Amino acid sequence: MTSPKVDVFQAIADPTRRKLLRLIDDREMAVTAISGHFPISRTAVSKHLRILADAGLVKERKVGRETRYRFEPEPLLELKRWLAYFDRFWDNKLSVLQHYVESDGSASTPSPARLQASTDKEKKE
Amino acid sequence: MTSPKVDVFQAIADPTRRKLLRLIDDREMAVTAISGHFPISRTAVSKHLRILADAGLVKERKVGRETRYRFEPEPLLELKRWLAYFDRFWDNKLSVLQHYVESDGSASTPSPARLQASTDKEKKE
DNA sequence: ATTATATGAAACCTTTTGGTTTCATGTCAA
DNA sequence: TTGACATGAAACCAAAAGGTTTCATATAAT
Repeated sequence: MTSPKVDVFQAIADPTRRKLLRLIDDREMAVTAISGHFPISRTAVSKHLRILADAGLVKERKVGRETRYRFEPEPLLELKRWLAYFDRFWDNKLSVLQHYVESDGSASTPSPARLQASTDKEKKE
Repeated sequence: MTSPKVDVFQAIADPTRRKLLRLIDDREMAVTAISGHFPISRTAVSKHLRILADAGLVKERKVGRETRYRFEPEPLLELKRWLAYFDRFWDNKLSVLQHYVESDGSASTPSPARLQASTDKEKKE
C-alpha cells in the first residue's frame, strides 16, 4: 500500500530497473516477454520486477500461466517531491538546462536565488 | 566534469547521502561539522561525501586543515529529466498529488493523458 | 618545538545486491 | 494423459556497499 517495502530511490537506482519501467510503461507484459529485452536471465528479471513491485512501481496480475506486469507511476511522486525541494537552485545560471529539461514549455516560477555563504558555519536542525 | 564517476541515481539511493545534501544545501561545511549530524563515524561520512563528489553533487574545497563541502545542484537535472518523461502519467487521477508536489504554483502544461489498463483499480489516496 | 585538530587512506568486516543454475508447480495444448 | 510452457522459490556465488578502527600526514595553536 502506502508503506512500500522498498524505497523508490533504491528501486530506481539500478539501471536495469529503470529500463524495465520504460519498457512496460505503456502496456502490460508477461515476464518472459519482458526478459527477452535484457541480456540477463529470466529469473534475474523476475527478481527486479519483484523489487519494483515492492516499491509500488509496478503491479502484477496473473493471467493463466503467466504473470503480467504493468507500470504504476504513483511512487514517483515521492521522487518528484524530493526534487521539488531543490527547485530554488535552478535559477539563472542553470535556467538554460532547466528549460531543456522542462520540455513541456511551462516556465519556472521565479524563486529567491540562493547565495553562497563563504564564512558561515552556522548549523541548524 | 560532465562524466561523473558515480551515477546520480546511485548517489541519492542512500538515505544518509540524501540527508547530507539537505544539510549542506545552503552553506559550505567542513567534514567534522557535518559528521556531527550523523550517528555514524566521521570516516563513514567522509566516504559518503566522496561518493557525492564523484556524482558531481557536491564540491570540495580545502581551507587550511579542513575540507569544506558545498552542494552542487546540476546533476539533479538528469533526475529531473528522467522524471519528466513520466509527466504524461500524472493526469486527472493524480492531479491532486501532483499539485501538492508542484508547490511552486506553476501549473503543468496539459499533456495527453495516459490511459491505464482496462482493469484499472481505485487508487488509494 | 610540542601538542592538538582535521582529514583521508588502508585494511578489514558484514550485509546487501545482482546474478546464476536447478527444481517444483501450475497451466495450456495435443 | 502427456508433454511443453511460464514462473517463482531455493541454494548458491562474487562483488559492491556501508560501516569500523587504526594510522599517517598536514595544519593550527600554545
